[in-house]
Amino acid sequence: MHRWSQLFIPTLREAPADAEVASHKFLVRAGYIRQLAAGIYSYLFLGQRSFNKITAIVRREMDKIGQEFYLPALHPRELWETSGRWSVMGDNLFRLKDRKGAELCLAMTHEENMTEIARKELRSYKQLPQIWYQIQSKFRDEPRPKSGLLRVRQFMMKDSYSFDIDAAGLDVSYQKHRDAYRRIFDRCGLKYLIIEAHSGAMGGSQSEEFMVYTPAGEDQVVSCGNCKYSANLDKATSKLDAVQDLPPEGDGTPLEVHTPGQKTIEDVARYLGVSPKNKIKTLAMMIDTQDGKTGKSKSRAVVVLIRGDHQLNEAKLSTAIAGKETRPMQEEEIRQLFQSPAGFLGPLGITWAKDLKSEGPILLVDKALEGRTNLIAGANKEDYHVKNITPEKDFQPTAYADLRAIASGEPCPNCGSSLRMDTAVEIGHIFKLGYKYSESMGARVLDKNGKEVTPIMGSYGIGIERILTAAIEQSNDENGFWLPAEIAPFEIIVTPTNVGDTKLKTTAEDVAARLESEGYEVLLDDRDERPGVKFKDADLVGIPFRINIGKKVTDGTVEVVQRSTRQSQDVSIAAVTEYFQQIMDTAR
RNA sequence: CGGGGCGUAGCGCAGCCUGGUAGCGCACCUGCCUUGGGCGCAGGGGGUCGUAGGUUCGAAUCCUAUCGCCCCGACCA
Repeated sequence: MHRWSQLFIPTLREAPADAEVASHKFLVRAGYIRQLAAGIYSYLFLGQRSFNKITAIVRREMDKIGQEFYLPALHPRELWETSGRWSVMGDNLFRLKDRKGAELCLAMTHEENMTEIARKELRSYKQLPQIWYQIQSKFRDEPRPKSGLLRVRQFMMKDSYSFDIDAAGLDVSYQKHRDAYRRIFDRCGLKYLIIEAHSGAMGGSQSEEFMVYTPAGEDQVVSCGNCKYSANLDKATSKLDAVQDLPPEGDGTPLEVHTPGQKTIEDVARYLGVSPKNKIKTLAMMIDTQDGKTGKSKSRAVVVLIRGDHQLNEAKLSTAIAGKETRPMQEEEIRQLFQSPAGFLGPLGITWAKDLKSEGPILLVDKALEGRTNLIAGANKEDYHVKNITPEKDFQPTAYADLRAIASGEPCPNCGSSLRMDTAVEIGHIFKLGYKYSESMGARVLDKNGKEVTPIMGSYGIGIERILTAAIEQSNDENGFWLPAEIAPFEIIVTPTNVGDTKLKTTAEDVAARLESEGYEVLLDDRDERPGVKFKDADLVGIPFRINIGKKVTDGTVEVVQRSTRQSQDVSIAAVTEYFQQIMDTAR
């Protein structure tokens, strides 16, 4: 029997001043967690109980489709060099040295570790498919930990990896995960949606994210109210209305115009009396890369053209250039490439790389500019712009790509209805990795014909803390929060209003004991506190049901209060267990 | 990393500008009282004022450096 008076549940009347989001405030106030350092938390009794229940659900569902491993958190540098991620991951990877000076890191995911096992052990197509998973701590040296458990440097992740002989097999493994994830999040009582996702820096093709709407989130989700279209902002597209091109001026060849002091798109458009839609916005970026052997850093220019009224989405840019990171060009670099100060940049007069593999500066052009004519851009000359610019005629792009960020209200790409944008938090991600790791790390199996083939992989993650955090964000009020019974630290709290009253005390003991013997997780608040204190605490700590043991025991009844609705129901003491047997089914 | 803010008792804060015995509320301990929404009365314990250096007869307060934490922008479960 769990008795509050014997337990460590340090509830707080006030939240720490630095807690911003609801889940952070309540996790601290309810005594679930305490902070150790930025983005590093200790999970106390209630928090750990809740996490245990979440991981139990995850494990139960994952065991239906895969096999659980336990892998090291500490990895040698060499392992991460086989995939190239030792350098790619930059400062996000925690690095350390052992006493001999050998370099190690704290794993942020386990693709390398799992693929290494596959490489060494898998020999034949007969051993495929395989789905291997694990639930354990990941470490990421986040540039900015924030929002309590939402973005931290050490966190629990369920990650799994599938190995298949071919794409059709991967489809099956992917679908198995999709189904398992739906069962997991359903059982955790979350309202979520599945959206098309940006595949990220890790490469891969199909990718979906499981998202929970909350203002505390960090992702922008685009969705259509009419059809089922929904996507991460980093992936979302829209059906744009056609734009009227300008008529050519003069002989239709590029024509310089004097635009003194007109630097921004709006300035120039107003000055020339045209819409920003007929302008080209020129963004100058740089890719910095480090040579793995010499350690020398090299930079390469990437110039992006988008429609004057559009915004660049950097994740899309990153996808277009194979996951590389970019930074804005510095004034000096701009002058060097364009021979012009910023504010008057354009694509003319520069020899652009023929394709991404060729030498030279890269010119990426947003698809919204494909087929347009007579546009206006900077002249690469202070105080001048150029009219009559037509892509492919007047300059040769390195490539076209979808680069722009869509805005809310634009037409849905499927049905044309207005798109909306909401903030959300990502709780799970599934995606088809493809051959990235199996290829680079040299995993090979023999197929039916005795021919060597590379297995195709999938990678799938769930953030354990984020399940709890999202659940709290979804269900809280000014007094605290409530969790679904499936993931709450306890299902029922029994609250005798006065433990000085022997009758109340023994009734509470009796009710709690009977519920517990029926398999319910019960917390008995046997503290010698005033009822108000106990009610406030009960409301705070996330337990979905409370049983008040008060004056009504003389009539043989107690009150059952549902935290979420605050509705209370008198139930006869003798029938309490039966009552819960009925309502728990619906609550679960 | 760029920008902003904060470090004083477990939590929330005042004191700093204008240097002179470190304070308030909550929490905690003891006693009494009270018992359906953080009750009341009385007494009590607890603080290297983030750290280091400097100025000064004297520093929480002024100066310098440094560390930590939070928030806003680029990354992800």
